[in-house]
Amino acid sequence: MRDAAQFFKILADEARLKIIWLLFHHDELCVCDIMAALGITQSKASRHLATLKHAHLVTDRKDGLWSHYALRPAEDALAKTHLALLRRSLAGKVDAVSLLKTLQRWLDGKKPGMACAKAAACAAKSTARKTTKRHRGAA
Amino acid sequence: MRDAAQFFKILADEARLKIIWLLFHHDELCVCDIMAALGITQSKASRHLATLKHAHLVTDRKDGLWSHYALRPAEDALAKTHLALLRRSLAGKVDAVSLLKTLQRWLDGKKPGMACAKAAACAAKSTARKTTKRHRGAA
DNA sequence: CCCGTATATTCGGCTATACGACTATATGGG
DNA sequence: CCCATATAGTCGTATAGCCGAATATACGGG
Repeated sequence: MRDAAQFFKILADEARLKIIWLLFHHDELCVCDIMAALGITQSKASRHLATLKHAHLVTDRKDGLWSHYALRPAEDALAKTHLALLRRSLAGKVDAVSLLKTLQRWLDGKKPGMACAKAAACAAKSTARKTTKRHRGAA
Repeated sequence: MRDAAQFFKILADEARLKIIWLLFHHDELCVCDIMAALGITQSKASRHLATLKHAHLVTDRKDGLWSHYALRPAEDALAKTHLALLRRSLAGKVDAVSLLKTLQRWLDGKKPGMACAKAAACAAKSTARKTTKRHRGAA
């Protein structure tokens, strides 16, 4: 039962729940995607992803400068069933749904060659305006 | 999603998981039952029960000196489904099953009608066989 | 090389939580 | 009353977790 408590401890953080939730719907996400969707610092995103990786809930794949994280199929029965239930539970939450949309907006605005930092600045600008005239507007 | 994280935080403790698990199988348990089954101090048992009560996962009923705790039907959908799944998940765990047995042994030995403290201190020692009634007597 | 970028990790501080020991409260019985 | 009991709450401390800032590492391109 100690491992069960340990497992729930991993879920007992809003940022980690959000990351897991986003990874339910996207095969892979890189750190800057997490940062942008959750609106958190790079340090925070990286640390929580490391926690999830250490708990064997996600895997990471290095591709040049980028690290791509993905959900890892749980080997533990308790983890597997609870994660599946979690996905269903969150699907009914308003903030979970809007979080997915925020991520999608970010992914749409992200151009292949564009640096994440610049894209983040751009996204912040377009969020402030309701007339979303996205990207390519870098000074 | 904040409340979901908060809910998992309640589950993220082995002692609280054990208490919940025992309450799945017994309509009511008093604090000394929890102490005996888990092998923890009174202070610890009481504090964890207070935590569970504050999280609206259990209710308490006062009967003279004794406080009887019981699971409270969850009003939140996430809590309800995850608790149901938790019960099924733990049913397959060896230590969960043996914990139930430990509790049963305690409950059986409690019958003779002695104080909880004495029963815990000298489980094998036979003491005063006064014909006092058990504390569950009608009021 | 040197620089800029993406990510990881470390550092120091802050807060939350868990604990044992102790004390307080309430109750029922001589 | 006074005492024993059952439980709740408090206190001080230890530990664990989270955080932003700073720094380190790794990589790719002039």
